[in-house]
Amino acid sequence: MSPRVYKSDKRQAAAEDTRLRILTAARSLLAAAKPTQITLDGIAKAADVSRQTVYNAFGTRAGLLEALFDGLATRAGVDLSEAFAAPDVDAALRRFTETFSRFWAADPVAIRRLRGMAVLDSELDRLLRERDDMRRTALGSLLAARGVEVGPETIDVVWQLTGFEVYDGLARRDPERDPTGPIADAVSAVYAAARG
Amino acid sequence: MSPRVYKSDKRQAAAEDTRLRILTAARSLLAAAKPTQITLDGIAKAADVSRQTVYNAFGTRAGLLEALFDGLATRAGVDLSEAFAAPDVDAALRRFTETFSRFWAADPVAIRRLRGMAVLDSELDRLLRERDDMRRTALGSLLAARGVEVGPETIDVVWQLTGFEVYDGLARRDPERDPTGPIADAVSAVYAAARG
DNA sequence: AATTCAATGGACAGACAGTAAATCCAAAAT
DNA sequence: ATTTTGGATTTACTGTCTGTCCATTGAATT
Repeated sequence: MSPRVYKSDKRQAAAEDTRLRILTAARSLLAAAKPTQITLDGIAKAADVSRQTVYNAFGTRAGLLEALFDGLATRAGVDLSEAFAAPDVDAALRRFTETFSRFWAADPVAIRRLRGMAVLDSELDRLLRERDDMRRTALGSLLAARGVEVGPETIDVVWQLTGFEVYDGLARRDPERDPTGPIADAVSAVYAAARG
Repeated sequence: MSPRVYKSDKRQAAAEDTRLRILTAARSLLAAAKPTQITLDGIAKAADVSRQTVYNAFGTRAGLLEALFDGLATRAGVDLSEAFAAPDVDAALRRFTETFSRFWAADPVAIRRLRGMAVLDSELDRLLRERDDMRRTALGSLLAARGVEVGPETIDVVWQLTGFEVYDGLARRDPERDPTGPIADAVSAVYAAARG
């Protein structure tokens, strides 16, 4: 009765494929007009998969949302090397702002809804705050690497200025205008004032 | 068979009372630790009232949330007269920032959850954006009354800086520190830079 | 040919929103 | 005093959604 060990390749690939199909279906539903349809049943149908399969793949609704968020983060491929390579602090902050603006702009509706759901889901909330803290840490490093001396409050404000809510708030107010420039200008102004 | 006309006073008062009981119960549940319990049943039990009564008073869950939000807004009694009476623009902006900081600080958890729910409820979303736009309008008037000439992008950024999300983001990061000062400083810096 | 495993379909329990109807009771009108 | 009204309650129902269990299918692997 020694159990055979089955090492897959097609099977694992197929599983990964359905996993991806579910994620993309969930993402498009999340970004769609009707927020009503964001249900496991709806996602499963959109992915042409049984509801049970979603549970097999992600365990729970929260698990799916977390995977979805991770997918958004990695898909956008936030890359701060440009910011770190910038010639001066001002340019670095501008690159930093632009990098995250691109990230937020990639899928604002989905991000907005995910962040909304996080308010009622402490686990998802923890995840999002963790990510936001990473942005704050990166910003701190970016400035520390140049020996910049500004108080933590200043960094915190810049951190918020480059966050999703400010971007989304501005973008929703006037969908024509790209908020990136104004935000970058504000960051610059705040930094300049803090440096004295 | 002429139908009698019933003009109340005790009855209407009693109805208003239960309405208030429901609202305060909902508010405390909304601000409580467990976000799980925010259900019509839970609210009704907390208000010591039957679930039907909640429906009689507010029609629907969304209606209750809207009334709740209106209650928060009027309870806090946002008063911008100080800001409008300030000696100079800088002071005016500082008063403006302080006024809304106080508002956000009054019940941050409840506000956060309401705003989170709005993401999935287009009606509530419309209401919140309306309120946010009022803040933007007030800010515009505050500056226009002094003949200040800055671009709308600058006003928009200040508008976002004085919004709930920035305040809450900073307050959650460090519950010890009051974010009002740093925000006011940032507003000042952004304004100064825009004026040139 | 035997085994495994992803996926399916169906059934079920538990929460929750929302609706409907019968009833109770105190306040208001006659 | 009696009738009428309307707020509130109780009970029960529909419908939706999450989460779980399980028997079964069928293709991939041994």
